[in-house]
Amino acid sequence: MDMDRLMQSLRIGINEKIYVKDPESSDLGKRIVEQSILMINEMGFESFTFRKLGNRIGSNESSIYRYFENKHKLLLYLTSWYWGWLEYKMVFATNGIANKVEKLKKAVEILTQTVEKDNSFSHIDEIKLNEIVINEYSKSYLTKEVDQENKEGYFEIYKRLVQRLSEMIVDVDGEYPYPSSLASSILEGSLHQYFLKEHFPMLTNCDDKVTPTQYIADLVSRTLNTA
Amino acid sequence: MDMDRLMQSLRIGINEKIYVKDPESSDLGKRIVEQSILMINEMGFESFTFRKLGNRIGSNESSIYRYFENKHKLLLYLTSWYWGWLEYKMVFATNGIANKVEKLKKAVEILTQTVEKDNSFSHIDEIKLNEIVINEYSKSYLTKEVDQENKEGYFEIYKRLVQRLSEMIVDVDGEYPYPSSLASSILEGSLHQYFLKEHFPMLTNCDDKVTPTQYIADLVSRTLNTA
DNA sequence: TACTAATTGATAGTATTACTTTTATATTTG
DNA sequence: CAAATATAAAAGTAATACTATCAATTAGTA
Repeated sequence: MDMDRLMQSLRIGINEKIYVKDPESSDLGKRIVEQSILMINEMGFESFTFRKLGNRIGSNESSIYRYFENKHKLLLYLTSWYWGWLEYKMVFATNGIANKVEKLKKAVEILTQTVEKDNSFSHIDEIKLNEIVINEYSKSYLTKEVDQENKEGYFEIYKRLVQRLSEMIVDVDGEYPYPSSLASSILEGSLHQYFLKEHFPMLTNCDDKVTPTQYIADLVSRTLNTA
Repeated sequence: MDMDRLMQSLRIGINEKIYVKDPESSDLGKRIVEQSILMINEMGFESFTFRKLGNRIGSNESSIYRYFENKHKLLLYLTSWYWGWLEYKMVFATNGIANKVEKLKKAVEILTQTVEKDNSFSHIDEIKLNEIVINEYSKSYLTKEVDQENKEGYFEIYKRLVQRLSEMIVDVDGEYPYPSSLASSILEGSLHQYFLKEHFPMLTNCDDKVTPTQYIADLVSRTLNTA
């Protein structure tokens, strides 16, 4: 489709303080990003190390440190990229919709649905990156350094996304008193339901047939008065 | 009050596989639990080590290993204790309530409100433990070992709590299609709102005046049909 | 009280992690 | 072609997450 080509020329603007050297600026950088996604997905964030990544991409540990200070920053980079990518998808998908209710519905759908194959960014596997976000995103902000890192703007993209969603909620129901809380719950809650579906099926009603998207969409429609 | 004394004699039954030696069985064990709560709260889970804890309690690293295999297991112990404690509080508080809607309302209140001083268990600071749960609980299950550990029953208490809540939701609105998802969202969502309130105030409507409990209670009442 | 068992403490040791530093070798660019 | 820049290789450091050994206490019991 056409959006694919459009997105190929788009670059996701990530806070420059997150990396030492822009990984998009070289072949090695791209391999670091590409393979780190695969490795974190395979072995989990705690087992993943720059040494292992170096071995895998036939490069040296010290070379990777020239792109990212540490693996925490790399995780911030990957998740920022993911939220930026989702933001684009959401903005494009909802752009032409005049009806506020339909617009919000579409946004919720884009933000909570399973990620499908997307070849726009050749070296990034969005499906696996989505899995990383489900399993590891919380670890990027549940730290003692969160306030400092927030001040430095490391979570800008995510915050902007929540705010956009919050605005759409206000547009639908200006009387609803908790638009920001609902917006953050939609994103976080969706990730959580995907996790539960996989590991704690008894704690969710989502399964092969019922998606987290359906649960969240239903929750939103029950919660807001679409007068 | 009377519940305080009742709870003093109650022991929270934690899966024996979580510890090597029951920390409730000795003075050292209790100091490990007591001081680990304070330390994890102060420095965060990643910076916390058994060596540091040993120094603080004037004991040896190797002695701590006789109680817990590693700090991950200690976190599982602390969070299991917390959920077990909350479960008791919820069961007691809702026990006499005949009206299903009121009962659920009370349960949500207990499960999502800020923890207050509780002297029932002398060596455990429930307020700080609640803060640990807000900041670290996700890390206890967002691991590659989650399925194995779940099989071994390490998350039993939390699962039971979600199920109890889910049953109350069914009692209120038997037609609602996502009782388990809603129950898990109440617990997880509440923790998340507390976190946002502290670190990302723009992403929540909760603040000094509006509590996560109010947001969640409102969400539940809008979602369920209390016919 | 005296013996035994269990608990705790002290010390040291290992493998791994998370880096940093230095120096050499490619590769790119002006 | 020279100069700058990027990458690779190797080694080193401090901390972590344990494990093992053995000595010193303490507790339980005959």
